[in-house]
Amino acid sequence: MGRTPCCDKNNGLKKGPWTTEEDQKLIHYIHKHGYGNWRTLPKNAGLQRCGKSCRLRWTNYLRPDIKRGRFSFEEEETIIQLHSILGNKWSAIASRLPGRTDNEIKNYWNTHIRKRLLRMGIDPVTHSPRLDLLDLSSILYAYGNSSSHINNIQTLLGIQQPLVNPELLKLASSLFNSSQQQDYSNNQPCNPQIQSQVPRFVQFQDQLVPQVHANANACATFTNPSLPNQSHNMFEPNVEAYTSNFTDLSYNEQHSVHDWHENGFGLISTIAEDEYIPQLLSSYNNNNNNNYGCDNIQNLMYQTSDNSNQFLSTPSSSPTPLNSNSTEDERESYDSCNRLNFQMSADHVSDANDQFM
DNA sequence: AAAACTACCAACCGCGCGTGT
DNA sequence: GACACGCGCGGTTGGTAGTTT
Repeated sequence: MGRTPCCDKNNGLKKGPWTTEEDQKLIHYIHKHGYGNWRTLPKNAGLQRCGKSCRLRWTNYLRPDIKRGRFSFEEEETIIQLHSILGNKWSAIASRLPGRTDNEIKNYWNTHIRKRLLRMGIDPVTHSPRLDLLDLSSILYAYGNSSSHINNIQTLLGIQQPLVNPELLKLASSLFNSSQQQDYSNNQPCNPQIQSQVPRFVQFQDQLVPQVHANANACATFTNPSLPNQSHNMFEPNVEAYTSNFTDLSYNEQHSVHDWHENGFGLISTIAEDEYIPQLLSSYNNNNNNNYGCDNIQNLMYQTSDNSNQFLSTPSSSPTPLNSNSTEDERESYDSCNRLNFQMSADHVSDANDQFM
């Protein structure tokens, strides 16, 4: 295919940032003649630019209907939702966000949302939890589920001191063991492709909490308000296990579950920044609609001797290190987390509960 | 105050698709 | 069917402003 290049690099065409004079020329020409043939436009407009550059400048910057300024909550939410459906189809996403360009959305995604999702432990490509960060279930499975094996786990993790709350591990272990005995063959997930990806719910201290299980198959629907007839599975099929909230029993001795919810579990990590840990701060959005937030993929907590809550972590497989020292993003992560709610199918939630009880 | 670092975003680049000849 | 062309898309780069050390 011998296509002639749009911009001959040796014909003296200008590159780089546009001057106001060039902008005025382009605007004036388009106002007068409209934009039809980008290839001939620069010559007719008296611009030493290639047509491609002119088109880009117009569509991404000079167009009169461009909306400038910070993305609103609603826009950000829409972007995340649409991205989970469309992937990196920036133009398709942009077409649903009036006044925003694909380039702008792409930049915003890469500089804000993507980092935030990573920090929350969500894979920004698949929109699924990054279980490579915390594969507790496999650890438990490998080491059995009796409390005697908890020490082995600690040994495995190189923990000299009893940092892991034994009660917590017992709970996790028992939950996992319990779920192992379930036969899920009769369940019909809303989408067979997303089996084994979503936490089932268990009744714990009068609260619905996601059950720790590697083969949970409750259905999560992701409701997009801008697309009223669409629901989307938040999770993609490449997730094998899913570790959910745990209740730190010793913590609950001092704090009611209600407090736990209200205070977002107090998940403030004291872990070093160079250890990538998703920091999902909010509590369950556990109301009667069975909503639950992105915090379902919270980290397993353990307690240090000074009673500060910390996390068990496993090395990240992510190629992107998260040396987060951003103040704004971290502050926003909490809000985003809460905004990332999606709904659990009530049927599957109740089904999951029935199985556990 | 200056250097180093980080975040942001406009612009560039290469490729693929659709269409016309 | 082969080719040329125009256009749009997604990934990447590089300049700059802001922040931290």
